[in-house]
Amino acid sequence: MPEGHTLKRLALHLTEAFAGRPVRVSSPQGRFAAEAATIDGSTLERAESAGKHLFLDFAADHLVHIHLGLIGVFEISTLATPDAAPAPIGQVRLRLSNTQSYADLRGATRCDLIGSIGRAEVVAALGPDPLRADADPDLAWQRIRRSNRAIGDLVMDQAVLAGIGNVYRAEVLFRHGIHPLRPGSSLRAGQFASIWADLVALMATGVETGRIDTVRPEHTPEAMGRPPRVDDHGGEVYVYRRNGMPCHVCGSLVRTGELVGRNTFWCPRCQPVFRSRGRTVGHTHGRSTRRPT
DNA sequence: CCTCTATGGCGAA
DNA sequence: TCGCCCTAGAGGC
Repeated sequence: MPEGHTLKRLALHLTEAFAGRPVRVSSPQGRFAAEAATIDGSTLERAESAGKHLFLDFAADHLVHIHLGLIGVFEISTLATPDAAPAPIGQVRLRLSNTQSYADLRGATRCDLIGSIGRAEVVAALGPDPLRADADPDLAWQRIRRSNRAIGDLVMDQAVLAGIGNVYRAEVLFRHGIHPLRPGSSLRAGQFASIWADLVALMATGVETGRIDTVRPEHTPEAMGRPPRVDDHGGEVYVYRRNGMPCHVCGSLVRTGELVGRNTFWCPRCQPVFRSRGRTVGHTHGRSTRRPT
């Protein structure tokens, strides 16, 4: 579930459940045991996110740096009976607990104990994050406009823009009619400004709802009289994992293809092929027939 | 039951 | 480019 909105939502909920009081910290699985012992019983000052990174800010400059990766889960539970946290199930790398709540971390790519300098290094390597009020979108634009890499690649490069993952990438490019293989240098400033504003709004909604919904009001299941999406993602989207299915806007079959190691999705009519010096980019790219299982 | 895929990204080769 | 992290849901048998 982890794009930037998931991490920000997690930071808010962890702050709510644990901040301002001493926290029991343990590593039932053992891989974080020594670090957990160092901070066990100290006060959590806050939890915060930057892009897809999560920081648990404990007293005395101890910070837990977490990255969920693709399969990581950090689940917060409220106890029905105070002080009755259940035995951990599965590989729990990190458990936070107090009298009322506990939170279990599983499957994370990264879980390290660092200091505020370490956090500054992580944050410095990230591009502007649409979920942070202090973000400067021009830093991203200056890189995009000078790059010949595909916009579908740039938009998901965390050093260019922080927090965007494979769903928001496919969806935001669809919403702006931009083919994912267009070079960054082919975009106009106004197009990027619109994309940025859209990401700010879409991701803020994602923080509130905990899901990724990108369809405009006229394309919801209710408005179109179509069945709602039924898969593990839940959100209503235009193209993500909809290859071979008709576009909600024009009816063309949504296509998929690999872009720097990840599947991406687009509508061949709503996101027209970019033409440059008589060459056609992306024309032969993509499969409308193969569907994910 | 098994196998596959996935909203990431790191480090080894 | 690949393995890993080792979760979770879907689909096949």
